[in-house]
Amino acid sequence: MKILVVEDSQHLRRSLVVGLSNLGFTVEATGDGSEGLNLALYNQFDLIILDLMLPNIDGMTLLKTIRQENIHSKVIILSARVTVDDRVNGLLAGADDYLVKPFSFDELHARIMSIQKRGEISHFNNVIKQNDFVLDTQQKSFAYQDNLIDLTKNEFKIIEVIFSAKGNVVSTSKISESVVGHFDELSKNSIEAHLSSVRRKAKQVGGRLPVKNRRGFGYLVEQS
Amino acid sequence: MKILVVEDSQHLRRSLVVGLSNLGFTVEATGDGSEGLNLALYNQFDLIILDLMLPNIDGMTLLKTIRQENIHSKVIILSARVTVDDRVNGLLAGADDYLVKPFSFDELHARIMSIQKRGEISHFNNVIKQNDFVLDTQQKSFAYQDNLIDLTKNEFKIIEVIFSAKGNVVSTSKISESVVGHFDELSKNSIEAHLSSVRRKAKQVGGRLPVKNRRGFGYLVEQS
DNA sequence: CTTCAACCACTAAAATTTTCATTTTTTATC
DNA sequence: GATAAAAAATGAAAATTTTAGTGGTTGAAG
Repeated sequence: MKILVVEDSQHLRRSLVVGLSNLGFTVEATGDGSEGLNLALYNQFDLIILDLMLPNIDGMTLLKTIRQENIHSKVIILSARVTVDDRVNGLLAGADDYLVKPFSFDELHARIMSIQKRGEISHFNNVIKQNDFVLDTQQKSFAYQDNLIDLTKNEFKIIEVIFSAKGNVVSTSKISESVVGHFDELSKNSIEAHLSSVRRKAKQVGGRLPVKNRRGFGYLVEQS
Repeated sequence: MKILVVEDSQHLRRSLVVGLSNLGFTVEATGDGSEGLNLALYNQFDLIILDLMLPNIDGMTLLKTIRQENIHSKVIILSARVTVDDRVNGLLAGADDYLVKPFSFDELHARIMSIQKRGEISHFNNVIKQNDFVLDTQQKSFAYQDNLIDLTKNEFKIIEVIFSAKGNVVSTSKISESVVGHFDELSKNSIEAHLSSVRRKAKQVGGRLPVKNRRGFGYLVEQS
């Protein structure tokens, strides 16, 4: 599940990113309203955690705008304001829930789970299927036709980034960044070795890993 | 050398962080003026790369404020503005150099090197000394009385974060974050094993690693 | 002052990642 | 098509990281 955090305070934002990441969610974050709006418009987030007080564009405007643009990401509003009116306005503007600051992380977690259960419109994508392979980014499991394939951490991350691209080419530098961040680098050869290892593991359970190479560009899943 | 990047545009900011990190600098970044001001005031940056157009507090105000507060970090201004007046104002307000957007990364690199050479007031701290141990964060080397000690990547990062704290306690979670980021975790046991390994290596060249444990809190360098 | 439990240090072994060398595949060109 | 050059895949060794287990220290409670 992809979550966008739009929160002014650096400290809270950071805490949310760390906490939510640890719960297995994919998280992006920004402290700026207009940056948040852009991210929300051009990516498909399952959930947006939205502060109302933001630089450049305030949260309520952001929310109204994305709803106008037919973005159906779930939205949880965070705010220091407490009036009933605000809550009503927020819900009218298309929010799914409302949390008054300060709040505990567990409280937020509970709300997320509750929204996740309700789950009507939005399709929460923590499971990626390609041919007969199933990657569960929440459970960190990988399987071929009900045969579990045991992947190491880096192997998993590489498959995750390639599978997530759903048919688009992912460059080795992009893969490297996803696996070790931008301070480190994973060599091309190392990525190849990992892929080679995953292919071998897939073959052991009778499958053929649907990851192809685009010479000079990177890797992609081959749709069948 | 510690660099702070205060730049509104997410894209440019990211490029700068990646580029400068790759050159071996320690980089922090923010897109917000007031956040930048706080960071500049409460950390000792060797260099601040400063955009003038910022949300909340504009770059010029930030610069004037930190100079009033006797912060002597070097400052390179980035700006889309081009008038001579602006340059003069910037330099008067205490900037060390001025770069007009768009600029190439190499150009910025050259200015940084030039400032680094001039280096009068600010003491560029890419070398951390503790007792007879010398850690060079630029060259990624570690030595005891001229004996080079060969550290692996994680060993180096652990020593770096502990040495950088200059006597303050660093928690294992902080160490973990510095080494593998907040998406991953380095277990306490693993950190201990690495430290143990570094201690052994230090002993091999006749030194005693000045890293002590504060039971329940973390590690610190023991000043002697 | 003693005891106990929690915490830490260390070692060795296991697991993972990375590198190196070699083979295979792909693509461009004749 | 044949051939050569470049890129990718592979297998195996080397290096690094992580885990598990053991023994030692510390500090709090009785």
